[in-house]
Amino acid sequence: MPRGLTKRRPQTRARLLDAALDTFAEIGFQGATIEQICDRAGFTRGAFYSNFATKEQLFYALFERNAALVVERMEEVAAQVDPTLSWAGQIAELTSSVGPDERRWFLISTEFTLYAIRNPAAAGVLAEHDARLRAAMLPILREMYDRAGLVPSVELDLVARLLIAMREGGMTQSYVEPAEFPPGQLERLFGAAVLRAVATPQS
Amino acid sequence: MPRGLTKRRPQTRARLLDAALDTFAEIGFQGATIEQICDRAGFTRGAFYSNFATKEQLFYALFERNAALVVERMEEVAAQVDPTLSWAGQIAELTSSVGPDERRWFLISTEFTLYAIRNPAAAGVLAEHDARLRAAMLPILREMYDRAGLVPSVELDLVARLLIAMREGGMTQSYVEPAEFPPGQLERLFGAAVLRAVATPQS
DNA sequence: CATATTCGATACATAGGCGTATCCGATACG
DNA sequence: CGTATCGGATACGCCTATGTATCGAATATG
Repeated sequence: MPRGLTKRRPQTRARLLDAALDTFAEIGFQGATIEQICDRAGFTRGAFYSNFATKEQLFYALFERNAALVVERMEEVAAQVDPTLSWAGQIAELTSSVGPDERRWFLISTEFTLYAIRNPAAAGVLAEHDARLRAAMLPILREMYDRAGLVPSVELDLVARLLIAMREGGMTQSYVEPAEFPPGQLERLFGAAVLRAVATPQS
Repeated sequence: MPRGLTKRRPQTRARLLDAALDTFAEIGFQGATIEQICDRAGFTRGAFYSNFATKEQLFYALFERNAALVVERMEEVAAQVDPTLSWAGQIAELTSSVGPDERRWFLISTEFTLYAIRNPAAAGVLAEHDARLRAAMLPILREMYDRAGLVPSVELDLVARLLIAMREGGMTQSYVEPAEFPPGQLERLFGAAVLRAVATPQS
């Protein structure tokens, strides 16, 4: 008479989330079918309805799982970046921290952003994860400015916002014109210069 | 025995495109139904199938019509910007040029971008329109640098890319957190600084 | 004004996705 | 090892979107 969950349940959930990552990236959230996701995961729709009520819930769960991973990785990388590197080098380390799932994650997080703009509830979730990501960047940013003898001319959180905006905008262009700009190039190109643009010498 | 088109045909097309703008912005491209669009336009699906073969074609047509409008407006504004304004002021003028449809257009162009990343054919269309938009910005950027006695340290086209990247990234954050950042604020905040970041004094 | 053609409305057939109810194998637990 | 719950598979009915074929009204042309 156990009331808890079984050990295989989290496994199925994980497989469904993995399959959703692939499927949403390939076909899009709205376009993807619950059955397509289950097929890819090697289940029938029975498994889905036993774990999620709607495709939206799966979307939320997928976003939250992977967004949390991104924040974790950012925290690790921020703690490990070699502070004697050039600014461009440090920025490169930071922006490479999102990992090898890059393209799929870019597609899905962008689609979740659109979803969030249309759904206030999702917007709250997204805003919180973004805030966590910026918070994870703060220590390294502070150290970079300190070591360079510079003082940011706006709040560090706003600097983080700028970096993220630039990174997302740059990745968009990279993925639309992959021949022109391999992913990551634009961000490295501008990251360091932009940081310097919002700083003045220490008095 | 005329083989041409009727005068009401472009009108229906326009009404369908207008309805598609609203519907796609509200529900999303993949989520929207052909019938929803026709309803909003005051037609039945018969009108749709008489004008377009697929929803994708309608999407292309909508994107191309409005993207062309954006380029036109950018050309006008770039020619009218008061060159004696501060950089921040001039940037504000430029970035405000996309007009009052802003939010709907942001949603739709972002969704078209996702579509383009998954469909090379659409990527070509998008890349061309982006190139036109950047070209429309070049004269005003050149003049801004000249008047300030600065020389951009990278190609002007790349400066335009940076501005666009920052603008899109900033707008994303604005629309996700509209209470925090009214649309346009982030771009104005950083635009001028960013331009300065990729420039050195004239020798 | 007459007629030919275009264009949008209507009607129909089809397919595919969805949600639920039920069943049976797997798993926890005494 | 036996039993009770869990978890995924199966099967069913429903509904909605789609595309086409046809019809009739609007419109161009002589």
